[in-house]
Amino acid sequence: MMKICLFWHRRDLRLHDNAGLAAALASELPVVPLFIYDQDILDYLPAKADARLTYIVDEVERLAQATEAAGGTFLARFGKPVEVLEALVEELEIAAVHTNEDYEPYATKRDAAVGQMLRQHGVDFLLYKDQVVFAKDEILTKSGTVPKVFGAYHKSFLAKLTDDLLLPYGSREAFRAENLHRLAPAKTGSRPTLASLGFERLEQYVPIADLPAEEVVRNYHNTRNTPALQNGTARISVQLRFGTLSVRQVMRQAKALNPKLLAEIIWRDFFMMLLWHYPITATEAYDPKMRQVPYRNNEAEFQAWCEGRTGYPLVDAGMRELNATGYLPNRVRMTVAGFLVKHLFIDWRWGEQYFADKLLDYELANNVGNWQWMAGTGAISAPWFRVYSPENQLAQVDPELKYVKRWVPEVGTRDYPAPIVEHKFARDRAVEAIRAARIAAS
DNA sequence: ATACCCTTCAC
DNA sequence: TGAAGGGTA
Repeated sequence: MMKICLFWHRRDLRLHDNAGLAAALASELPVVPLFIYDQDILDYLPAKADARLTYIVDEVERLAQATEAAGGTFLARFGKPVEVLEALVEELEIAAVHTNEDYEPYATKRDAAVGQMLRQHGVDFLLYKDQVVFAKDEILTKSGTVPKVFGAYHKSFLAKLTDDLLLPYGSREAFRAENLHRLAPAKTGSRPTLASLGFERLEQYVPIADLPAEEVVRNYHNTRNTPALQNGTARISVQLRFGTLSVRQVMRQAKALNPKLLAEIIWRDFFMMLLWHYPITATEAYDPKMRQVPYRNNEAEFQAWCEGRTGYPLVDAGMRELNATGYLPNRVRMTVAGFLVKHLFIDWRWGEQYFADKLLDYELANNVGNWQWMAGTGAISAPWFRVYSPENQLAQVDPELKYVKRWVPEVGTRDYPAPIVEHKFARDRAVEAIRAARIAAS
């Protein structure tokens, strides 16, 4: 019986410029691509209608159609990855499983368990760097420590970023029948659907189909501060999250057209690198002095923040856009996050979890990194005593209330609530409490 | 090579 | 405040 290899898609739902897929196609064994709907993740999704799962099912279906059109078979399964893969290894003549590295704490544990199981069956487990341009220890300070200042990281990143590192992996020509394997229909099984997974279809946000238009990229550093501009920002976060665009093609475009956008993509590598080095920061402040901050954690105020009823127009508009669409412009993310952790003085992890439930582009490393930055608890942070004024933010990014009125039409009327807390009072309350907690912890 | 001090700067 | 880099012992 003919030996085959699997290519396991995870956060790389694309055929082009895919390091692991290209390596599998270039190997001597014919490839069967695979996607696993991970029970360990799906069981914890907060709602039965989840825009992310809708998106994944659509993209997996596209991959499956393309694989079949090219003469191969695409497998999709639901279950726990170790169990699904073990069953496949016992059923099929699999010599190797190729996949792209994932640096999250859950993913690294999962992959360690998968690798151990596969090796027990005599199957090779091969991992590739694809999700980032530089991973793990590839960028360190001159003294060999993990960089904790973005400026230093960014500088050495650019110094190491040669054009060849951004060349695409493989070619579409490699994705053809000779390199693929067609399984007997009895062994293929049926692909899970949203309904069979127990979910409902939800289409609220359609990401761009490909790279953003050149004009959008060229103007990024201006438009990023104007949330009223729909589609003004690059909106590539969803594509990068699920890997429907490769980080290399995005960086190639940004490097050619806009260094400001390139820097933002480099932040993504930076936060992924930090989380890989410090997995504890997914759930704990990086700074030990910030681990005993006496957050107020008022449930009713948290609920008001979630629903966009704080009486601060930019905060409320942002939360309502997030709830309605699963998207939030970066500038407004900063405003709503700062308001939660400083003005309401609620644990950043509550906000992190809410974003995890709502954001279509949710990505653990970046979400945790940015929340810890705002809370002043991270390896890299805004100073813990800095409190952004939501009113000043509004005056800067939406002075004509165009964005605010789109999401909070009752703003300025008597239906709109008074501010839930006064800015200066809230600022001093948070700063003094954090100051005391830091002294107590040192 | 390594440890420690001093200066600069943090996006 | 604390990280990074450069200089010096």
